[in-house]
Amino acid sequence: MASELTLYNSLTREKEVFKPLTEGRVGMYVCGPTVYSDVHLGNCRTFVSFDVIYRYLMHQGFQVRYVRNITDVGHLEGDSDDVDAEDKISKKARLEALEPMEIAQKYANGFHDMMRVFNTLRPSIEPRATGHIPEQIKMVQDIIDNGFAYEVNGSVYFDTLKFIEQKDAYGKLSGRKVDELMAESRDDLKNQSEKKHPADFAIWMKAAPSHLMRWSSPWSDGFPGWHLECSAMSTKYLGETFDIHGGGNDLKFPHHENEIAQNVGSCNHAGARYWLHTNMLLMNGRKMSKSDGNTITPTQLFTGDSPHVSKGYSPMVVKFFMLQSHYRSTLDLTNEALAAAEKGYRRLMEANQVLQEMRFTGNHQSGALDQDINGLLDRVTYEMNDDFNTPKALAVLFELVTKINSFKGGQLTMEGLTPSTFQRLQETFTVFIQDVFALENELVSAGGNDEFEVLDGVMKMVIELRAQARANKDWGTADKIRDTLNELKVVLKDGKEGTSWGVE
RNA sequence: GGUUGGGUGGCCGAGUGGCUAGGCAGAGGUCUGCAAAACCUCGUACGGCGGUUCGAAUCCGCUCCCAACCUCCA
Repeated sequence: MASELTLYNSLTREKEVFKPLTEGRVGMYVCGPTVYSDVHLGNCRTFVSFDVIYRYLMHQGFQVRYVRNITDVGHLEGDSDDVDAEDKISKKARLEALEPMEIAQKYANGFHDMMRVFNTLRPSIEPRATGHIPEQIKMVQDIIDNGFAYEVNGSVYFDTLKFIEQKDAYGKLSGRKVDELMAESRDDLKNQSEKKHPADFAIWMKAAPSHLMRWSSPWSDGFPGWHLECSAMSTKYLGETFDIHGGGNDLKFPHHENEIAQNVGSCNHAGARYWLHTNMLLMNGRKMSKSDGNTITPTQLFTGDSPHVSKGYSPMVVKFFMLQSHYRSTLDLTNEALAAAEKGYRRLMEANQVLQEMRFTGNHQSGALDQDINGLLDRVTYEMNDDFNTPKALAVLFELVTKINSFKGGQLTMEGLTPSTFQRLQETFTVFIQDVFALENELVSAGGNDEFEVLDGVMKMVIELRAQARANKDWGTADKIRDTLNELKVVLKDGKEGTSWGVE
């Protein structure tokens, strides 16, 4: 069941075989957060999705340069091209009485902490918009030189109408109808706007006197427009043409559409060849919205401090929950679904523990079982190659979980299984759970290793005492041990080869 | 209103012309001193109405509903 890596390209709306520009290497750019407030849970889903994509690409042997930016300037509140609009970071700085850079650092730190909690890898390069002002100024100049931008009172606007007329590259990604964009009357513009056409957008903005973040440029003391940083930084680190560009679905328009326009407008290359977009995270069937209370922060979700959940769900449970749906589908967060994910996560992790401690007991003959298991193992990769289908890959792992538990429980023997297939089973679980999905085992790691060693030793003694009581048919003592532990949320599991324990 | 993507069993969620998705919950059974865990078996499903087809949840048309974007947002 060999298969090629195929991915859904938003640009063509089709699944395409992935062929990198340079054999064996992948350049991937993902739009990172604007660091003006705590990271949104939906944001976490996007970055968890791309982390798995990054990890899977590396697992497939690609050398990946993963660039994920931090936007710390240019992103405006309200009408993005209104000269009076306030920068998100600046506004927050004013509200919290901090320097803009303090705001950016504070929320970037929070973002990084959360990414660590979700056990995601750091990108290869994490460039900041404020660290790339010269690059952005140069790109503005290039766009002006190519005739696709104009200056008004120190601000520079992208000439979308002219771009549409001369280049057949606008509206493709988002499905916007260019005719309709062009038909929009200039009368629609408010009188105070400097733009020639409603579809034009700022690439450099002159800063109002009160504006805190400002840099000198050929046009004015000002700051770069939102969209521009991604075009400039992706070009700098990945080149004028690169492989993959990712981001949330809501960024398709205008952000990504304008990014493409800037890339083509400055150097006549469209940038990314494959566009990947993650879908939205809903809660109780509706979009998360602060205004009507339908929202939850990652921290609230972990602690259970929210009316939307009956208890806290650990980061790995939340991550597993996310991976049980495809990144291109909306995902509905409900208390019930999380509770189900928690059980599923535990079942998977416990089976993996069992598997890694299991010893081969087969007869070294290759039979139907060998074929069966190898077929399932092939399928894990096959499903991941199909546009990173994590829910299907997990479904296959669960089919293998049943086999693993059956080996342990004695319902199935390893007859007909070869040692190499058994070893492959162990390796595949390790690779996908640890390296690709990066699900940490929270069942045993809580409290640190030293504490765990002590606790495990104590538990082994308690289990031994109970075993003796049971051997003596002293059911009262045996049950008292079990029930008391249960009250402490410690669960004993009697198996064929002894008793194991876990924390509920 | 325009653009994009959806509506699948009690819940979440894959799939996409004939072949069990999977997880959780539920029912019955095996195991067990009793339980739990594990294993086996089972049920109700593809929003509605038409059409194409030997056959449609899957394709086409119409219709209803939901979400996102078009305005800050992953």
